[in-house]
Amino acid sequence: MDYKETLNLPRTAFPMKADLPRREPELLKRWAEMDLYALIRAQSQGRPRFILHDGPPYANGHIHLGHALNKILKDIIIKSRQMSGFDCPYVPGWDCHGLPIEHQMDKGLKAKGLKLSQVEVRQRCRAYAQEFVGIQRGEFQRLGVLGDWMNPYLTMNYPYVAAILEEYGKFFLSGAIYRSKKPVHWCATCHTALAEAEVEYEEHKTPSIYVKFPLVKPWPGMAADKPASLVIWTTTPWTLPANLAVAVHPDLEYALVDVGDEALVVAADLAAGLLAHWGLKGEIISQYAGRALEGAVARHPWLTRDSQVILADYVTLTAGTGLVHIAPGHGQEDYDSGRKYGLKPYSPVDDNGRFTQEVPEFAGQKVWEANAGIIELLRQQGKLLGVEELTHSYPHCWRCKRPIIFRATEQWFISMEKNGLRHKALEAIDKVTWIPRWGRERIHLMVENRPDWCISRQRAWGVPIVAFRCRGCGELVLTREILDGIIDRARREGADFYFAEDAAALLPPGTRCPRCGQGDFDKETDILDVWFDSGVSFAAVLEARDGLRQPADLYLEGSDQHRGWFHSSLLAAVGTRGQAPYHGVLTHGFVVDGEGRKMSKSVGNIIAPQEVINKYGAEILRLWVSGEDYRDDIRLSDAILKQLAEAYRRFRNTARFMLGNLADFDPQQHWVRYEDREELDRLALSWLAQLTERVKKAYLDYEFHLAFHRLHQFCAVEMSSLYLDILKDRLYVSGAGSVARRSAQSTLWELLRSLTLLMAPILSFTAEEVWGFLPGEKAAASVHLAAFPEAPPGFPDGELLKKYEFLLQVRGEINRGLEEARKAKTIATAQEAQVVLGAKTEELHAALAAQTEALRVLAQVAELSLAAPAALPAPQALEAQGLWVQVDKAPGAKCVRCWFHYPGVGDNPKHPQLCSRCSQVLEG
RNA sequence: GGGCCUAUAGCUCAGUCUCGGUUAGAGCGCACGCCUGAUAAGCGUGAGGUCGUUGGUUCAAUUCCAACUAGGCCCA
Repeated sequence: MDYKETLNLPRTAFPMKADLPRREPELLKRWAEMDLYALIRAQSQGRPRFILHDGPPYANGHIHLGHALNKILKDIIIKSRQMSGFDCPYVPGWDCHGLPIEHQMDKGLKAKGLKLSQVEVRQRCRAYAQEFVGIQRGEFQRLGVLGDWMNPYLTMNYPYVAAILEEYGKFFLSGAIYRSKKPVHWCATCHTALAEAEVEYEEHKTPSIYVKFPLVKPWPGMAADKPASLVIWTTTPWTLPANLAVAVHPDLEYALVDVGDEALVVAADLAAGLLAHWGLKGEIISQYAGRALEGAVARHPWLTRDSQVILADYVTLTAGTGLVHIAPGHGQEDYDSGRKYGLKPYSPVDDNGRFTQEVPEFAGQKVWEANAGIIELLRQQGKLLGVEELTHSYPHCWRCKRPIIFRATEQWFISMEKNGLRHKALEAIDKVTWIPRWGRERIHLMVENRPDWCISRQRAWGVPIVAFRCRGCGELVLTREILDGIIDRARREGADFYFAEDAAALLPPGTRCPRCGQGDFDKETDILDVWFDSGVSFAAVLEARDGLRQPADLYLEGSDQHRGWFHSSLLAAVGTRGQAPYHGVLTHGFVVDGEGRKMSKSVGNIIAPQEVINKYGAEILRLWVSGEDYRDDIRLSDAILKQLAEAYRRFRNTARFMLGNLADFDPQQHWVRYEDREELDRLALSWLAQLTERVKKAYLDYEFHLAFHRLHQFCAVEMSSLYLDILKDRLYVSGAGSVARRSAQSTLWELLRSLTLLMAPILSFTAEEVWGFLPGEKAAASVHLAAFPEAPPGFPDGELLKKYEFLLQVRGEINRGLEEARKAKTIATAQEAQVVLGAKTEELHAALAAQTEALRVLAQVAELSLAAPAALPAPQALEAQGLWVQVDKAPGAKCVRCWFHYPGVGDNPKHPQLCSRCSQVLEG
């Protein structure tokens, strides 16, 4: 007879092979058909809300791993909070306006030789953004991220645009917005301002000159008996007409050098080299710290204008003289210094890159062409110390490839001081919970030091800065009434009309300038910085949608957003609402390769999410996100993916084994009460109780890697290697309906149910798959509609845990003994082993004496006994911690059914190959 | 160049922060073995760490402080 047929071996249709790339789309389809997200919303009505507000990715290109990391983290948070009893709506969004999209359009139009109106360009940009919203939406959904994907927020949606204008209007009407000149990258050929992304750095040949600035007011304590000059070095002679200052470093030493009929001021460490370079001989008369020079005044080399000496940290000795020519209208650093010292961003250059009438000597000349004339003028004036050619890296226009210039143009700003924005923002920062904690420090320093917010861009694809300028007196005009008319139209038709119509059509009839009374206006044509668009999402989305609210509980983005979205959202909300739009901000690091280096095209170490999904499945990506500590940078490599796939198999096979042993189990019918369970089952329930509490806490603390590791260890150690391995005998050999087996099954069922729920936020696909196989009536049609489990009532049993901590230690010693015996070929399996334990101390002996049967079960050996203290030791016995372990082949024969070696095998003539336990089972 | 951050076994993470103190833990992987009734599975045993480097504080530092190195983000 084949006794194998009489065993209760595991049976399940749950496949061992996950085949995730194929199976995941099926589950996604099922979720879509049942409208899982809507079911969750409906079911959560009235629960306390938890609002995670989605930061909008840019609607351009396919998603990369950084996107995947961000969205999966959000999904894990949403699902775990949802399962913890909250109502967690999730409305994804996209950032749609801005340069990169317009850039793409420009490229395409240029290739086709098309020249379109601004409105036509905008319409194409809109279509382009819409296309990528669709693409990215599909890619995000593929990751298993649940959300209101059919109704996301787009910054280009009309109501959103209206909300942007509304918030802009609040700033404007509060007087926080002003206009001022600021240097921007300017292409004189294309007649346009360029963004940083439109600038390419190329080698460029320029003159490099040393210029004297005669000192007209020396610094206190300066001693010279002859005329003295500051010497500067520049590679852009054409910026000299706009010179307003000379900068020195406060901590550098400067030398006054006597060169015969005059004295020169240069950095002390450079003096000797420079004199040699100019072919001059001289002696250092005296030295001064740079900070002593502040407040001295020099004369412009040819204009009757002063140039004051200022301090700047960015001055270096790597090139030049240690003194830097400052033209606040022609450079970012110059501008910043100018602001500190109250200098105007003076920029006497027009749109064509020609000098204006303000520079009579060179008026009408292009700045690059004027270089030669300026150098000649300096020579005539005796202010030129040296001239040569220099090739260096210089910004060029991406479109026409010509060198660009820095030129101050009119821009719009939100003041950080007016209305106390900076102060209020800093206060608001301290009311926010920053995770990790250093986020507070980082954003605080940024807000503390940032300049006023430049909100204007000279572009087509964006939301207009609505304002009108009186043609009569130049007064800027914008009233609540004008604004309301425009916002009202924008809400219904978007912002295109603003660009298509002239001022008269945009203004209420009869609008007059409040200052001069005239009725003719020009409209402002700049658009808003896209950071303003996304920065007001708290108003456009959180305040505008049912079920959401502001402040949100959490914003979650990469750590670069301390300068980006966290920052702009903070300023926008503080400026209009007086508070931060979030209670908490969580940041994650960046995705890097296996060596910790950033992924880049040039290095060729980029891994695309799609590759991982196609090869392993999105589930492995989710596992990756959960397993790594995201607060630091997180690594991904083939080796890491393989490891994750391995971990996944452990989860899957553990679940599969449990399912296999629950094939004939119905919890309603076969449930065994806790108090009737076997001790080992109660131990497993104690472990489960601990796991449940720890994993739930890890989720609430956003420590998903702890949840991952605890779940994994639970499956690998507590389950596979201990509980499940030991349980096999009871499950297979006992009578199918015996209490012993039902006790095990009841426990398995609860273990599996809890494990499935606890892993659902991470392994969303697999948990759902297991959920479908779990026997018994289920209240929830999807695992994602269920709540996290509670620990089984009455567990953990502390005493039981303590007792087994000891017994498992002993088991470890027994295992070592069994391994020795296997090596010695005494035995092959534990089931044919007979173990004799001996204790060195009486205390240990007593502890073991009461537990020989429990230990026999734990070790799954045929026989286990305790030797009398006097009978010790056998020579080959092991000794560890006062414990002797002696392993021999058990007496008797192998029972062909249960595989244990028992003396009683063959006692029952009806079953000559079976042990007494097995024959009893068969005879019922 | 400046600001913020990170650095524990081959890999992913505990421990250190809020008490500095006997042999720094886990899982995976690896090596060796067992099983063939979880089988493209399962079990057992074992080998892996100068806790990035160098100084300092201290009776004592992986743990506190500083500098450096490497890497990341944001600026310039």
